[in-house]
Amino acid sequence: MRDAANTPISIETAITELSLAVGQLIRRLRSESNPDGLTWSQTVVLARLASAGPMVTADLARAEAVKPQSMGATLAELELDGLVKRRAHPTDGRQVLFELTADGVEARRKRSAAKQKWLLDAMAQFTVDERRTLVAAAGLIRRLSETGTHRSES
Amino acid sequence: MRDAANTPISIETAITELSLAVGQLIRRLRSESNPDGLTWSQTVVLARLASAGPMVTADLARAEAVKPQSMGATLAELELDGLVKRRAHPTDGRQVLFELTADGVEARRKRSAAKQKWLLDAMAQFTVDERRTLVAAAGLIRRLSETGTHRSES
DNA sequence: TATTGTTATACTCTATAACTATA
DNA sequence: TATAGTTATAGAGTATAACAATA
Repeated sequence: MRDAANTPISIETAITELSLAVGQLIRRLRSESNPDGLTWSQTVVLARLASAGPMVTADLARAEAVKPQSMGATLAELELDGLVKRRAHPTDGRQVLFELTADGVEARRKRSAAKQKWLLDAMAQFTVDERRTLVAAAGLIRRLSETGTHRSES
Repeated sequence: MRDAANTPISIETAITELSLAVGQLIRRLRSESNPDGLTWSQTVVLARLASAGPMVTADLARAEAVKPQSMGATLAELELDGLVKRRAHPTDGRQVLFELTADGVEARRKRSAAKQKWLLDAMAQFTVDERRTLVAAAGLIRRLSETGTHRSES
């Protein structure tokens, strides 16, 4: 076994701690996002469309690491709620671009202001260093999640 | 890119990055835990019983931050599979203690050895510092998840 | 009356499979 | 034939509500 500089971090420990923590956070995020009338996954898609502009289903699915059918279901709900609308792709008749409607933009705004209050408060309790740790960890978690995912292998 | 060490971390950024990363990891964990025949939540309960010994439903539910009914459902599946068994509580007739069966212990052992291979490999790719960051983040995420949760301390 | 657990029911999230339309 | 999207179906995970037994 290799020596850690200060604290030896067992891989098993890291896995266990991280998994449990992540499980609890996701449950909290889901339970807190309900009251808006928006579910968690809808919120995430809305946020992505807001920051990245119009996107097609397949790209949204890849971005969230879900299957296109799953993303299609989420988009269909958002469309029913009038928060996103579809637009034809300029060059490829198969693809469909999704973008926020005015209601979608408004829903985003209201959500940011009020509904994520607990999360903002919770984040505010951390020191700058702690927040930096969390952001760094987010990048690592992403890498972790993608490890062994062979997209190019047919 | 700016000087990462000195750039103030926006709370919004931290929230967004973390939420997305956590969502992806949980999907990966769930999809990878299926092949054993054990689901992710069953695995977590098994792990906890293995490390903490016999526990009652309500305590397990509190530990995982789910409702007792949800935990009851998970325990019922594990019991059907013969991986946990129930035992009467010595002093309180309402409570039921759950503990691992021999099969449950064996399932744990096999799982640790083989099934979480991708996760072990994925963790192994990180440097000691990176693993330390992840473990530190796990603690922070836990705190984050519990913020504003009014538990029994009232 | 409060707590533990059970039963019944429903919703969210995601997946796989089979299909249509377009490239 | 390959890709984008849709429809149908299913299972995991969890919640709320109503209930029974025990404290």
